[in-house]
Amino acid sequence: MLRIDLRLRYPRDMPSTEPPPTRPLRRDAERNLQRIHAAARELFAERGFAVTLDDIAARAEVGVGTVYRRYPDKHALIDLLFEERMAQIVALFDAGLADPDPWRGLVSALEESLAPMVQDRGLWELMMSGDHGGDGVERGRVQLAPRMEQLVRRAQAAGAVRVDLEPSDLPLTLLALGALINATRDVAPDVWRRHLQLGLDGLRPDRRKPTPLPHEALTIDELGRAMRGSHHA
Amino acid sequence: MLRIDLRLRYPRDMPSTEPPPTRPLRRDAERNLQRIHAAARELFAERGFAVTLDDIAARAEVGVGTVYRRYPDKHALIDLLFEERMAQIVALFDAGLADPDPWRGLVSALEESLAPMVQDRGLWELMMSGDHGGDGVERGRVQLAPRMEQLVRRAQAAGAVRVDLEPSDLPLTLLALGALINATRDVAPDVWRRHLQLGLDGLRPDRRKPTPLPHEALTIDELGRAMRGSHHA
DNA sequence: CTGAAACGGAGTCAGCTTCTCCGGTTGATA
DNA sequence: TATCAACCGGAGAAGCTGACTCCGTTTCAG
Repeated sequence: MLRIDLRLRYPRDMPSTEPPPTRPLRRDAERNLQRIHAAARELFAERGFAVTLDDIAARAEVGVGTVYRRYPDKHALIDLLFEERMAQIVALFDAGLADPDPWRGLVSALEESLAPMVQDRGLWELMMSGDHGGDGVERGRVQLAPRMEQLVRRAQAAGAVRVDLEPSDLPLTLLALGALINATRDVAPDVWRRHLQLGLDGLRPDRRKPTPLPHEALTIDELGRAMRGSHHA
Repeated sequence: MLRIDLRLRYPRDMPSTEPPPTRPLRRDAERNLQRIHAAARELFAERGFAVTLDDIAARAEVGVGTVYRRYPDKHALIDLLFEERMAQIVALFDAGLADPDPWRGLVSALEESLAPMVQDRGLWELMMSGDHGGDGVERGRVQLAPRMEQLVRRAQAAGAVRVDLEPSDLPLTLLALGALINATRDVAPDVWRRHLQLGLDGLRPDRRKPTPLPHEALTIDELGRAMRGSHHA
């Protein structure tokens, strides 16, 4: 399925080697494009990447043809919409790195990069299963790794994190917490914070007493509903 | 899709109110039934419950009709094959409860109930997403909950586990680790033990130093492969 | 007003799984 | 070793779902 990268954005002011800036879209075309973007954002957030381009067209109140005219496939659309999201997350890690307190920086980066996944199933799938998105998203993913590593190393140097923790352990921890988020998002959208704290308490070199846990635990009933949901992707 | 529970096992010696013990299957029928079971077990383990009854028939070297004659749908087959597996896991928790050392009992129950999921994708799906299997499996799931609770309470009473941990936290932790297992099974089938330990260190009330981590961390390359795999269900 | 640009959405295609049907084969029984 | 009920096999019918196209119609720009 040949993929062509045709993002129809406004010409950016950069030294383009490209053909002359295609003249702006007709007004109706521009309006529809925005509608498609909005619809796609909503649907990806609600239902993940399993949605159909047909679904998106319906939500945008636009014909399928119109969507296919702009985007040869879902990948292009995903890549366009999520490149920015990825950049935001990278920025979060930079902010963590900038925090004078290495531990606090680590914790806040984790917290704030996990939080948006509760609202956005698409973002979750993007982070968890690697085979979505295109170059733009991939670029973000690549930038993330060294930042995580640095965050860990700096915290270790400060004595805030156990020394036997390796950088690759962090992404795996995030993956595990991501699964937890996915299972509980509809039942108790904040329990993941409790489990993040539990996990963090395992990362410290030593500890006198348990760090207080945020958020109540799931009730038995909530737990049942969380486990019964069908957690795909 | 009406589900009929027709397990064609040998008549059990129990005070049956049922019609007279259906006479044994013809020899070829019996042979095929065994083949189907074996094939199903293999395929569920390798590829999860997404496999088709047609796939199973092919692996069993039997016609599709033969499979459908025995099992109206996949559920019946899954339930039959996994009822026993569930019982084993319940037994594992009982064993943990029988351990004089509450902490060791807890740890070993977790370890040993997680371990088989590395080999058996089906078992993993069964534990993680609730909507597979039938009554037999469900019965197992129901028995599990109180045992987990007791395991936690007992360890807390002994001062081995932080007191703010609630029983519902345990299944969620298992769920998270399950996701980790699923992502890493093909790349490094044992890293999950490392992360279990990390998690366990978070459950203790206090701790002088980190418990040594079993197994090496993932290399960057392994991590990449783990995250790139498509982790379904 | 006119034609190029863009739209819409019914309809075609392709892939997949489920499940049936019945001519042919096999095993139990005498 | 003959008989027939039980059982097998697997082509293919039927149903679904999602991807994508095509062309008559509408809309905008100048």
